[in-house]
Amino acid sequence: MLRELPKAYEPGAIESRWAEYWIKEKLFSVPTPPPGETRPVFTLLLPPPNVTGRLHMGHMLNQTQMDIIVRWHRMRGFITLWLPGTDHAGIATQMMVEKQLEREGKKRKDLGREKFIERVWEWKNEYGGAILDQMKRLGASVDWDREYFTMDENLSHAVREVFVRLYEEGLVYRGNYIVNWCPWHETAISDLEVKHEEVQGKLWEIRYPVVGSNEFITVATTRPETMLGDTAIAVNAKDERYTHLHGKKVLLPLMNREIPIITDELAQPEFGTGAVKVTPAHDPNDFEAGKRHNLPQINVMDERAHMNANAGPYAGLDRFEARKRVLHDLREQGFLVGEKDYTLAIGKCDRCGTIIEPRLSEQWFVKIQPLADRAKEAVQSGEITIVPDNYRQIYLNWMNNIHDWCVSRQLWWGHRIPAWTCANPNCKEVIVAREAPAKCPKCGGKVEQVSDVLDTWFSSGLLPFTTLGWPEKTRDQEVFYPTTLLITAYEILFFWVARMIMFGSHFMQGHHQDAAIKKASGWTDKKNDSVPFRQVYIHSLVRDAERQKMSKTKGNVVDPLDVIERFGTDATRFTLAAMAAPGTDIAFNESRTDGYRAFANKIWNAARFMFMNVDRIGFVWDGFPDPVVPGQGPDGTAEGGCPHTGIAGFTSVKLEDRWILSRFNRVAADVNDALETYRFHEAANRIYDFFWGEFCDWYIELIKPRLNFEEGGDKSVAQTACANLVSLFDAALRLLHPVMPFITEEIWQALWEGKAPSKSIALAAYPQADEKQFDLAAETDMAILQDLIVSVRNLRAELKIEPKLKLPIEVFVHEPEIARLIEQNRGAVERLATVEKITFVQNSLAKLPGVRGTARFDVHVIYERKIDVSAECERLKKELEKIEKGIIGAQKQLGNPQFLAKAPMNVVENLRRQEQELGILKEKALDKMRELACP
RNA sequence: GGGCGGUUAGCUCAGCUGGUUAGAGCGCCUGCCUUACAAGCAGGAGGUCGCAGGUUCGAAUCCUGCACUGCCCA
Repeated sequence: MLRELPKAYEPGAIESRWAEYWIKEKLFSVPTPPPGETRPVFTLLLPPPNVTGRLHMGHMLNQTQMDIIVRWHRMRGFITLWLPGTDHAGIATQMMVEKQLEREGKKRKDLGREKFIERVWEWKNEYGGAILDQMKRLGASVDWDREYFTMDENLSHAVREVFVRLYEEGLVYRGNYIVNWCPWHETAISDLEVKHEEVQGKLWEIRYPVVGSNEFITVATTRPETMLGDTAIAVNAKDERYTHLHGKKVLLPLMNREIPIITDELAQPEFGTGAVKVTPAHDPNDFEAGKRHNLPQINVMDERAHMNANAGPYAGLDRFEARKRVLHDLREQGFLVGEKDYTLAIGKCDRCGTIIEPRLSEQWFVKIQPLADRAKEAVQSGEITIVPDNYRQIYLNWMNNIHDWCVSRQLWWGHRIPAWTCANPNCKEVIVAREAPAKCPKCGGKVEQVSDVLDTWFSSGLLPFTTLGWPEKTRDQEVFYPTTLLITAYEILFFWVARMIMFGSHFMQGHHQDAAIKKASGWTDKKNDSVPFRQVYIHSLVRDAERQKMSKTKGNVVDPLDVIERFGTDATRFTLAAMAAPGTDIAFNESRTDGYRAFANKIWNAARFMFMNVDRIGFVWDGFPDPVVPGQGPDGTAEGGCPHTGIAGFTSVKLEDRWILSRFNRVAADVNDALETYRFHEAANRIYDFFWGEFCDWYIELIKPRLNFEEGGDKSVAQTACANLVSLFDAALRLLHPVMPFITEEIWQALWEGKAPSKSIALAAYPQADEKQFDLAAETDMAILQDLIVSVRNLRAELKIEPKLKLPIEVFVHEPEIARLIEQNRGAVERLATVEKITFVQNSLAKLPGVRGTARFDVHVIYERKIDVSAECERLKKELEKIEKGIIGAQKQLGNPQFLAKAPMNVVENLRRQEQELGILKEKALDKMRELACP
């Protein structure tokens, strides 16, 4: 029995036990629903972590939020599919294995492509997917039977199909362009993979001699080494300083090549000297200018950014060494005429930090505009909603400024581009095909597959439909596509989310979700079923306690597993949920987690109390309706399922019963509302306040005498009280389960003693509010009693009364029904306020010392010891100030005819009542101050 | 350079579409091992909501400017 267990909750063993149980029992596996299925469906794709990944706080936040939403839907009767998998992560994984090889003194080229890829697979099978094991520790309720890997054969097949179709539609092209090149990885990368950084650099001024004159033309550059590849000097046509030089040539220093002076917008008169060098092979703007003027493109570097043969005497040098040498030589020969400090933005490789080299090379591109137009439309029309809303505009802005997407990577690990080139140097035909062609269709020559692989995001962008069997038309797609929701980090809004929308809108055009399921799921107002998801929720960034972004280099990374180890998974999950207000970053603070560990302990001990009473009273937990309600609609009221509202098996006998029932229904309503709009923090805080502040602090305290039947009481009273306690606990556990799955499962299973109506609380029904169980009168009455009890406690503390000493009190009430209320709950007041006897008096007690009061009552603790007059005066003074401030504010508004005319009725009424009550309090305070002769 | 946030108690944060005397956790102070829980219970102190204007009957909340700060994009 639980009560035999330690007083303190120890999460470790309990959590791993249930995590294993859930997986072993396949509780979250979802078979394909057959045609005719009418239940609502909820589908969520796990953003696939890199196969090389290790769990960090961002993942944990993401997964906690997903798991909360998923468990919540499942408990409300949705067919709930959460689809997990991992990403092959081209660059990251390849690097991992290259490092491994390095330790063996080898390079990937030593192995050759085939052997190398074998090694990567070996690595993947041995170490890959560690992050999924870590996920299990978090309790993520995913369908492990459907786990995928982006390089699985079926997914790779889909990737080839997509590429070929795009090519056939003219949306894929190949060409020589300037791309972001990482010399360390020796591959092209996309714009998104480049991070810009401001650095202190220099601006050098170099003068070029004008051919056939003694004149020089001076240009400024931050990258002097590229001058070796200059093919022109540009000046602005409007710039009169250079008009006389139009059509002339300059002699390129060091290389002794003649290059033309051209006029182009590239040169802006106000910048530097107004003349710029043009290096089409090494700068994107120069590249464009070069095309406008038909300039030659001279590439002076190789793929490692070492100078090549085109760099003449500098060939073989690293680019930074070359810069030094070029500058040295220019200076020596008198061409270097200036050097200034200059702040410039440089691009670095997102993964290795190497400075990006704009490089002219042959790459494959996706023509983005047609895809982007539809993707923009999907969001603009509201077919996809993005939460928080401000990301919608960010998304649209990005879509409006989108560039073609370079999808080829010069790597080995990844989906190889399904394109072949004819080896015949006179033919060089390019063939894009689903299967390898036997020979060149044009000349019959031998063909070779293009060695490039695809950007990893190319394949992950397809996942919403490829994981559901595309390009086949499957039942899974009818049921689960579009997926319902995507929860992800802002960082990958463009990398991934935008691409999924583009690909989904394109390739799933004409798709229709099963009509019955769509209706049951509440999406009838959506017209477009080609979108990959109906909603996107962008989660916060988890920072450290000092609001710094966590990073390895700063060494401020908080390891979630470490936090879990110390505080438990439930407490960690609760922390993230409670701090996850939409649109705000989270400064992760351990003290909060420590607080939620205490919360888990509180629940644990409340459970121990419950079990103690169940055993003592001999209460048998039966006769309750089966709480598992499959087939329930999103609002808990769909046809076929019984609406599981309120608390079944709860009998209101006394005020506290009516009160807690009402409060429970309110918290259930609030939590469901909050989760509907992803206000995780609100849901978590509401449950916390209810469980601790209302259920434990008041309800349990109030029913203790009824549970304690031995003192000559009626056992049926105890039985009923115990039934209430148990059924309320059961409902509260279900309410909390999505946030704290482990402790709730542990207690819930114990509560049902092996006779639970389902294998897990995760499959039990989620509490829904029953408005009929709201009881305003009970809440108002209870508030008065709480005020009375707190007032007495307050006075006792003030009077420094020994805690155990029971004292008589006198009460004056303004209305007779309050007296009746107190009379009916006399026992509760006496016990919770340590009162010996309550006497009602006919006259106000306000003037007496040792009195507290509200607008409804005064209470006096009878005790010979005098209160500390100066302290009491001080307190009264503060109280009076506050009251007066309130009164002045209220009167100012009530005296304003505009307010009375324009403010809503209830606001005016509330303010009137408030003014009245404050008036009473003011009189009472003043009376007492006079009586005490306060200064 | 362009865009988007943030600034509320000692600390970390809530405060939704403007409407009672601005809340929580941690920390702090006082008193309690009251038979579920000292990871607890009871009580308490602590904020002119970054600054300056404006809109409104009414502003922490909406608008403008400024200061500081963070992020994204070029």
